[in-house]
Amino acid sequence: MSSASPATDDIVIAVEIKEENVMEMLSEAPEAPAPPPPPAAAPFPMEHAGSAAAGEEGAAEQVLLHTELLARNHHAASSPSSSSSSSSSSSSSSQTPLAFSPDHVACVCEALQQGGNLDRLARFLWSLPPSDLLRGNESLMKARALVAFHQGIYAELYSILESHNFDSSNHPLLQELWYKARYTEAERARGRPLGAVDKYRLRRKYPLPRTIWDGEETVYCFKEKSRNALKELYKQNRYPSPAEKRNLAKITGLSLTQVSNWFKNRRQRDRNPSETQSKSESDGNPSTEDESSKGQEDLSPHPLSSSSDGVTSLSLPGHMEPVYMQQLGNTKIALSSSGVLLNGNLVPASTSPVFLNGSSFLQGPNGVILNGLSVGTSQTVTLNSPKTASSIVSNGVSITDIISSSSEDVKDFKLLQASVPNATAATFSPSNIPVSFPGLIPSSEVKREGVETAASQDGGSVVTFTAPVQINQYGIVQIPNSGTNGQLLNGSIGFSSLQLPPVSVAASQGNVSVNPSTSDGGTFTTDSSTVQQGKVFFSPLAPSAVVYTVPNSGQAVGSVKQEGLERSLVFSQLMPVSQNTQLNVNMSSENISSGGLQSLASSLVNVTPSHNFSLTPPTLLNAAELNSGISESQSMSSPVTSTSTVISISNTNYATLQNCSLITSQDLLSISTAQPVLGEIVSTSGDRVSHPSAQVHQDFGREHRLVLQAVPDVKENFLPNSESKSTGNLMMLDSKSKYVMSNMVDTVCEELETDKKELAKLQTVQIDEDMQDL
DNA sequence: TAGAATGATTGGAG
DNA sequence: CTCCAATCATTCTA
Repeated sequence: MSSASPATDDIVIAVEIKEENVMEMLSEAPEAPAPPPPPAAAPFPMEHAGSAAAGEEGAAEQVLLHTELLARNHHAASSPSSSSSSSSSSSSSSQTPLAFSPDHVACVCEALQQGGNLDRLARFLWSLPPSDLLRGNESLMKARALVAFHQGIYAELYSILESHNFDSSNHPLLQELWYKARYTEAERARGRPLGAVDKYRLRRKYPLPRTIWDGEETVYCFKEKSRNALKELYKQNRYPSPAEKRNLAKITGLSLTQVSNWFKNRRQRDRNPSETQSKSESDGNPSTEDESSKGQEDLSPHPLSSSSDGVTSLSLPGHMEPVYMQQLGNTKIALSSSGVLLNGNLVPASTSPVFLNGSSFLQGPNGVILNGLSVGTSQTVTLNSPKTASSIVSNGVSITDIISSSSEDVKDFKLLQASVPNATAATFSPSNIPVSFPGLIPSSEVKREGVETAASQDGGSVVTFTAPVQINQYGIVQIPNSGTNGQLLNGSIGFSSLQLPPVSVAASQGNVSVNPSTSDGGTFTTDSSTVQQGKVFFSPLAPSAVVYTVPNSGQAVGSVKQEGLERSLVFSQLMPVSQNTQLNVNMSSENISSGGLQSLASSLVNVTPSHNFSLTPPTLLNAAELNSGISESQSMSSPVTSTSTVISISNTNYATLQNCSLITSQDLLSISTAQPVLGEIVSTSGDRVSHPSAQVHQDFGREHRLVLQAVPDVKENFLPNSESKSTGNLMMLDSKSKYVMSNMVDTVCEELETDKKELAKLQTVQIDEDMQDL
């Protein structure tokens, strides 16, 4: 920020603003009864405020200043004679250390600085004794820097700035001093004023010392992640609504103005034929541009219609679930409706995919609910020839149905797959590639760094996530791992020696792949009973599944909390579901044709840009089996290996991924509500206990569930809503039948990323430890 | 260092 | 207020 702002001509200007405050400081600083406000200004006459050097008046000034100080500080308490006896200069001054405490000196320095009286400040500094007490004083150092700048002694200025760690509150001013001095020097050397580029080069050449800079990058350009999010939305809708802009702003961390400017500029530059820049961004695929722009005319929200980079229209066979393409950086990943994508890993899932994204996006069996976009089934996914590609099974993970549709996308996808190191075939997440879900409006992003381990209680595996777990812009939980070493638990690719015992009962064995990812406090729990922060527990799936029902209307087995959160999807209750139990999720939504959303649908849990965090339900359920319990409305033409995933999302402090439950052949999906996990091992029942989920967990303690829980450290700006609303409930279903991810857990990430490496190390250690324990 | 890319600003129009 | 066009400012790159 600071670097982005053009340098102002007069540094002092900023300082002068607070002159009133300075006076307050002067009056407050002394513990002794402060003199009345008017006198406060009196002791520091401004007559010498001019540029003239102190000259011979210096000594007198010093005496005056000291006397003034003493008079102020000691007021009537101290004897006037003793104070006045400090006749001159440093020698005598050194005798009055008691009179000039560092605080007092700092007070005077601040006053003079903020008053802009640098000449007087210089004289005051010059009169001070070289006291150790004073030497390290922040205000004094700042004053010295100001004086050095004012006097043009830049070498000293640099020395001061580099030698003392200044408080962050002083950074802006001192940074400006630093740059301004550099500019001035360069201007003098060149004999001409500097242009913007010249200044930029100087800034690059003379980066701020860490003593006055927190090291945080001042980025002029938006982050790639933000830009991708903007692009994605732009492809779908060149004219986002204010709500969408706000949503996007929240997701990207940009201001609303920036988002608006971005769209404005983008439209302008796309409009302008002379500028070819748009071409480059559009992947050189003009058709895409046309398509997007064309689509924009009819409908403002255009989810998933574009085939350009990132957004791909996928074909959906008649009754098939929609397939979503996800872009990971340059690659696209198709998220099949029937699959669960975890960290880029697709897992065959139940018939109807459920997408829970930050923006409250849920995909019903027949429709897509995009909260931000409010996309109904009709608008939604363009389903082309739904030809699901031949299933690919890697490492036990069936990719079938994952990739379908447009050949380009499929190709990319395959390429991606092939490129995955370590032969983690199941993992489709290229490392370090930003994930974007076209057409989805992200609402939250969660990034967590730290070590998170998942362990199966029954001696299963321990998984550590070192990479930040995040819910990406689109609300998809990302659990990037720090390295290329994606590993699958229960799969051939192992997490070191950790492997989940083959739990799968169903035809397609689900694999759980958990790659190390950096996440700091993520908590994953196997079941309700065990929650340990930073750890993920994977327990074998039991034959019985828990179905989480969100009975919006009527059918509810449990009460559904519907809080009108704009983007919240609340699954308030977990329902124990016996075998063959149907999962009914009724939604009164106009968007969903069936009127019922079977939450059996597979869920997209994550997509990690970089890595492989894939969770595959150990057990996969046949579509047929699943369908049996499903309402008729959901016509499932093709057998689909089903998997359910649960995503829970955070509340104010953290986002919880809970119960990614798996479905056994008989079971459905369980989505348990998130439960707060605070650091230590906590029973899942947590404080927000009223939540039934805890009970549900109890009931199904033996069941094999995957519970992902965590997501602490949510940036406050990203989690506006969850706070007061549903503490215990992470997801809510709004009245319009939209599943919205409420308050997702939004990002925290960026700050954390810096520590990835360290976290990776910790992860390794953690893994080892956990393994030993096991 | 020039030029491209990109974010921000300004002024007019609706 | 948003949109647009023009333009400026900054950043990046060859």
